[in-house]
Amino acid sequence: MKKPTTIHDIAKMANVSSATVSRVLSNSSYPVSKELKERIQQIAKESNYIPNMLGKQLKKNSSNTIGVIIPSIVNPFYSSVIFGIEEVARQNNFTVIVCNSLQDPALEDEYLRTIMEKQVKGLIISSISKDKSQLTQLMKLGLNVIAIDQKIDEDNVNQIEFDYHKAGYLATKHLQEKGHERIGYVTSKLDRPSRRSIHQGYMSAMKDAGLKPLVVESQTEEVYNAITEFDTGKQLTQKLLEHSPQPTAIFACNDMMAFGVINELSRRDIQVPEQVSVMGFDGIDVGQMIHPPLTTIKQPDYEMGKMACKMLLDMMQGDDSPMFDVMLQPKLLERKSIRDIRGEGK
Amino acid sequence: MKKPTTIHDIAKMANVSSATVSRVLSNSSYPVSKELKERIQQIAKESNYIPNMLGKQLKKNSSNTIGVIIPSIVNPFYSSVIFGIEEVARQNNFTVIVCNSLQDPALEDEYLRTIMEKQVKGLIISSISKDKSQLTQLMKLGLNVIAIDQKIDEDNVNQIEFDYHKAGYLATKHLQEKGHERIGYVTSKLDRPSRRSIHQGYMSAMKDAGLKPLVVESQTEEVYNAITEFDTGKQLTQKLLEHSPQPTAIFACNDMMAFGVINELSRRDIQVPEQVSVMGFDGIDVGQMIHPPLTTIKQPDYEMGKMACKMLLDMMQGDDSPMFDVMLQPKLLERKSIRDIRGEGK
DNA sequence: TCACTTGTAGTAATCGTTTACTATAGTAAA
DNA sequence: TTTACTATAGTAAACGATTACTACAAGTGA
Repeated sequence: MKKPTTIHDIAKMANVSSATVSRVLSNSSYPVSKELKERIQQIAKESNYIPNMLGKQLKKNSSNTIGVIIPSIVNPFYSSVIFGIEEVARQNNFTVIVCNSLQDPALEDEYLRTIMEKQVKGLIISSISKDKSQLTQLMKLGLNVIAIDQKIDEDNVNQIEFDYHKAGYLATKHLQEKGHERIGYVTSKLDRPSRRSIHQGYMSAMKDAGLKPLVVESQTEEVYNAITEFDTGKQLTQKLLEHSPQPTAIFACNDMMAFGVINELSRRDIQVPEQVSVMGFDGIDVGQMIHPPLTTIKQPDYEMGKMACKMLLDMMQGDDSPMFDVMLQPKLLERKSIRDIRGEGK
Repeated sequence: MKKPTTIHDIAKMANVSSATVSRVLSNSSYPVSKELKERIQQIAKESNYIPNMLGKQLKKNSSNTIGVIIPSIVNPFYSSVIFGIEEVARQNNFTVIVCNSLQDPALEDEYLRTIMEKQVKGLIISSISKDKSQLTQLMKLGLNVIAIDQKIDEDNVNQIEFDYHKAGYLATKHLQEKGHERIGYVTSKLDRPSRRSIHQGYMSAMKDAGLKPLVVESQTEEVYNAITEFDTGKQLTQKLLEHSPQPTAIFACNDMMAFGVINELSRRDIQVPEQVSVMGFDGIDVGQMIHPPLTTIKQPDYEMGKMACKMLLDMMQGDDSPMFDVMLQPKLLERKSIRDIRGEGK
């Protein structure tokens, strides 16, 4: 590895002090004669000068890096979030360090530490860890944090959440409005707050309508994996269909699972939506590519990423920003997997 | 922002020199008496000491960061690659900076610069830029680079490629072996080497079998977007079906596009695979969730990420590692979207 | 002429760590 | 007793960049 050019090298070549070089190359407002300025810029260019951010940031004691911790980048939901974060970060000359916690609290803490060592100025985190002690401690030390997606039950944490409860309610309500009364809910393990909220939303809607809830919950707790979700959807559907009378509609806690539901129903020659309607959750793109196109609840993932990054940048600027807790609203994406059965006998 | 604890603070508290603190806290092999060592560790813990990597890496002139530049993280193919990279990186105490070039050469160069300023020790890049001058220049300066997915036609660049040509050939051959002779190929714009290679693979296979190729190419050049690919697949299918006699099989250059093909066929009440067979390309998970499950070509994306990171780490270690150019082999994922029409009249 | 200001450039300390040297005391060998 | 070594700890100079000071010449006004 060749030794890279530094401002000192350039200073020597130009027969000036490194202070002057620094002032020129960092676009300081400090006055430098035009002639000298141009000469230095010329030399810098010729010698392929690349500023060393380690030095700069060490001196200025501030980096232009933000950390992001999410469960898994292969989950299309989170990759959209990150995409939004990155876009805003880049526009503001920030770079992003992305870490996959894989829903492992130990890994989450490890990354938290690594990120701090790298002197990030802010953190966007979707935390699944129950023990938030390390995180809150870092916040006390002055780390700017925005919690996304997964609510953190601590004071003084700025949050951007999805309104999972309303989303669950909305989905269930929609099915009811289409005339469905026996609505089954299939869900992965109710271990995360977000999942519990959707479930509660479903429960509320059923209760409000005076209907009997019907829930099957997966017991295996796993890292996100599209195929696993799909298979779970199939299995839970089997269980659900054991109930009698059978539901006329099935609401799944995520789109991949909904695909599994549809698949299992097709396998049994049960037509969707003619015989059973299916409601998804997430609004991933492929939902509209399958048959029938999946009616689902869209969480504004990309927008959440952009918003989180913007607000984090704001926080990092001033000390006077108020605390906030944003609730992003779900949106119903009405497609073709739900049948209107109003007015039909049973 | 509170001022963080430094080794000097700890040194003062422990009444020792900062050199000693450094030696203890960085697990140096330098001998420090057991008693003192424990005292320092104790104080470090109590005062929430977090080492400042900027200082450390500046001094040691080496960071434990690698850069990754890919077209877009929302493309599930690349998010798998990154996932693999990250996994290996973490195991080796490296962190990753991911940059989405969005297939914009200017952005690619911008990121290249940013990454260099951050003093990364290595780079994994899927480059779409035609002008590789900045990249080669950085390599001359000593940057370790591994090109993935998109071949870089320069000497001295270590590569990990997919054998796109063979993949295209394999897909076409498989259709032929199932008795298909009129095989259409639908592809997005042939502007990238990888896409051209698949196309050539298709062409070779058709030529070898003495069959007439039938290609429709999209003319719009765009950033990856699942829906766009899907729509393109539909449009190109329409065009393809204008030909007479109509093809009995359609090969699409990526899975999303294949979904579009299937969708358009269904819309016209053409059964897949009964009337027309469909071959995809990529092997994304949802391919097996749709109806019919999509037969496709799998590129080992996750494995490529792991391999790239491992080899990069090796490169960064020794100066004696040989140049390499790895060709990862495609794999046929046989599912249900292709019908065997051998022995049938016509 | 003197006192000030202005424009421009240099000096040197500093950010947090590491590490080549140096220093000291205790111990062992001669 | 002298010499030599060992174990342990401190001193101070880096790494690359920034910046509060200082320096100094030329210009300005009285």
